[in-house]
Amino acid sequence: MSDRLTEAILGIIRDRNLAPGDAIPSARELAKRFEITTPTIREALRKLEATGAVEFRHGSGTYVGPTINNVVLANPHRPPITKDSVLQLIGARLLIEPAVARQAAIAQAAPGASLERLEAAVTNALTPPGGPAFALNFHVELASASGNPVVEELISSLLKVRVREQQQIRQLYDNRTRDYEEHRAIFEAVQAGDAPAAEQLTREHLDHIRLAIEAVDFPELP
Amino acid sequence: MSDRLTEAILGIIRDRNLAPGDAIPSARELAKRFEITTPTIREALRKLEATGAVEFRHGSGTYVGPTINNVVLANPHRPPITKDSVLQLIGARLLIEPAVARQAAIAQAAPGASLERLEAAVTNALTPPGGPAFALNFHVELASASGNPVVEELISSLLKVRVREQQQIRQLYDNRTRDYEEHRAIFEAVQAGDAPAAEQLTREHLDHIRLAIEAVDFPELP
DNA sequence: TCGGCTAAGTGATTTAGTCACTTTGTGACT
DNA sequence: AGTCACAAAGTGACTAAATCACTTAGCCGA
Repeated sequence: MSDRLTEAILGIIRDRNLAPGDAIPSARELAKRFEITTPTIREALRKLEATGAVEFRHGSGTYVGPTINNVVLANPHRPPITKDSVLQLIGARLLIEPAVARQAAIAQAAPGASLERLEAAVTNALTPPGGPAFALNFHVELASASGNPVVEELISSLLKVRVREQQQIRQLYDNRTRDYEEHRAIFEAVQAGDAPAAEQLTREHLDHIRLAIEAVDFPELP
Repeated sequence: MSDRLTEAILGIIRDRNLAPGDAIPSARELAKRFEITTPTIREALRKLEATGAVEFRHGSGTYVGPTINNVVLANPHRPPITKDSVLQLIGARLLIEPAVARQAAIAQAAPGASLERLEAAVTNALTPPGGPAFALNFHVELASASGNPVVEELISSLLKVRVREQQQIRQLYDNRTRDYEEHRAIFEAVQAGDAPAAEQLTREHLDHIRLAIEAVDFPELP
């Protein structure tokens, strides 16, 4: 069945050392190579698309996706979020991120460690959307600073779940100024290598967010 | 395109309150309902299959999958694991699981909390494969005992990555007796509500695993 | 040099049909 | 009455040959 095909396509990508953004052979060509028809190859490609391993660009081609090397993924087919599910998400982050911040403070001392991106993410929160490097997210960069790419993926995935609705929720309670100050405090603790402070500040920061969400009357989402 | 279809299919599943294991309409019927052709509907179903939202059973039908409500997923299209990637996984678990154990010890006091499954998972490790309830995994059950389903998904996903190869690795270094004893110690700390002990014991347990993996000469995997 | 246009390549989808597998129910046999 | 073999219906798996829609790049003329 088409499971073999997905493996074969991934094999091509690996054999050729293709990186995210590189083009892969067209559907027609793949069909010819594997001696099957295009609908079948498309099914295999769709499976890969669902996990972010490849991307379609209509009229242009098929390309290697950004998350092809991910260990974990945000489920793209999640049900609509509820107040409970958002609180569960925050609860999970509350469990994980303090330890992440602690680790980031420890790893900061390592040779070659750089907190540039983390600092950029702090100031970034105040710049208007669409600005340069707006994609930088403080919590993801913090996880990145911990030095473990799997941890970064985990945090990144938790933040990707239903981004659109979550952004709407943020607009209801979000306090950009407070966020900025708390992010900066965490950043400084990490920079100073003060692991206990980084851990505690992160815990408090997320707890503030949790309380804000709990207080909000949950709106009906479109 | 087929993105609308996946949403529509998920809509059907939700409208009818279908649970994992329930059958969904056949591909032909869905094609008729949406006034499109079967290859197109199959593409949409393949995308859902890739994320575990649906399952195909040849000749029988299509069914709702087990992970349809998951927030995060283990990437089914992962590249072959290496020693480094296994160590990264353990590193991530070392960051997360101690806090999970701590939370489990705290949550244990909550009304309605039950450690039955966790205890079963402890003894389970010694029973031969294929025994009853062999599916219970201590670390997943520990995460479940923390009371946060998202945390359980995270741990479960981390353990699902390339299960087959990981199991082969375990055979090389695994010390079932030591694992059993350490699991039991963690269980008892959780049961006693001793959060610091649960946290510390979990940290030590995972560190033992990490050291064992580091010591092993990594084999060529099939 | 610049702008618009054409043509080739690609993904998106259709149509019509065949093959393979599972399940179920029927009927004959015990 | 009970059980087994077999046939039929329903379903997924895949093929084959086209057509439409979109993107890109290159060409041509102004």
